[in-house]
Amino acid sequence: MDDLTEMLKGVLEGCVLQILHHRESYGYEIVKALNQAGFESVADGTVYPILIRLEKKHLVDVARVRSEMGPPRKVYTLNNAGVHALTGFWERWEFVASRLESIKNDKHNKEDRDG
Amino acid sequence: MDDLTEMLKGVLEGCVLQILHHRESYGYEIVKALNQAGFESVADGTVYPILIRLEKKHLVDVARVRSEMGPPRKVYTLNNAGVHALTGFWERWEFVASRLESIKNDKHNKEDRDG
DNA sequence: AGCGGTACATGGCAACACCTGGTACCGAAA
DNA sequence: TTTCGGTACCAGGTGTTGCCATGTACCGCT
Repeated sequence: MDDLTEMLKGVLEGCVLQILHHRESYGYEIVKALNQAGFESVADGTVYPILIRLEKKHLVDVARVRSEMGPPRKVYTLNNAGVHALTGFWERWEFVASRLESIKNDKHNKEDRDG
Repeated sequence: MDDLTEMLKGVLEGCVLQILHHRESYGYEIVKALNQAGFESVADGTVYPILIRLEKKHLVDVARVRSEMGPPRKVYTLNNAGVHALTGFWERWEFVASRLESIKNDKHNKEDRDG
């Protein structure tokens, strides 16, 4: 698949929100979840800034958790504001997606302006 | 509707491509077409740079056409490369949209990793 | 001459995904 | 002990993009 960079703008953050709504998680695992979900090109250098952003916006709660398999993890949990933001994200997504679909189907009458 | 800015990144250009595939057009008219298609917040300052970009990428042909209703128009026509780009755009869109839908439905089994 | 609608262009801004490189913890192998 | 690889996180800089404000210019009407 070609470069999805621009089309992922504003979308990846929503994906992370949704993943965290599914269950609490941490950066490294989220990257793999995204890759597994079909976004194979998404690297860790993309996800960590998103998590920092979510934290700054107070959409997630954070906890340091010791791990058996390496350094401690930063486990993120979606809070109420996060759930609210997730709802808004899906509303925006459906808004854009529906307009895109109607533009794609392109049945919008050109007679409107001509006659 | 909230701010769609980020979600429109990489999408508006495709919309313009599709509008031009529908029929040749010019900036001022394209802005109104987008507004009419539901993207009411899109201003002319957004569309003209897109058209310049399309021209630089050689996806459109341009012709100056005198108008009865004001200054001359720059009428853009989608060429073969443009049609090709449009196809690629819709492929990327459907790719992203399908992944988004499956993330949204969220039925992806969490048992996969646990055991 | 002045006004408003049509039509295009530019310059600066903010947000985002991406890339590179770096830090650090840990267990196993050398 | 040192080295290696896997886990886990972070920071800095880059390029693309949409947005806003502003400016220019053509034209018909008053």
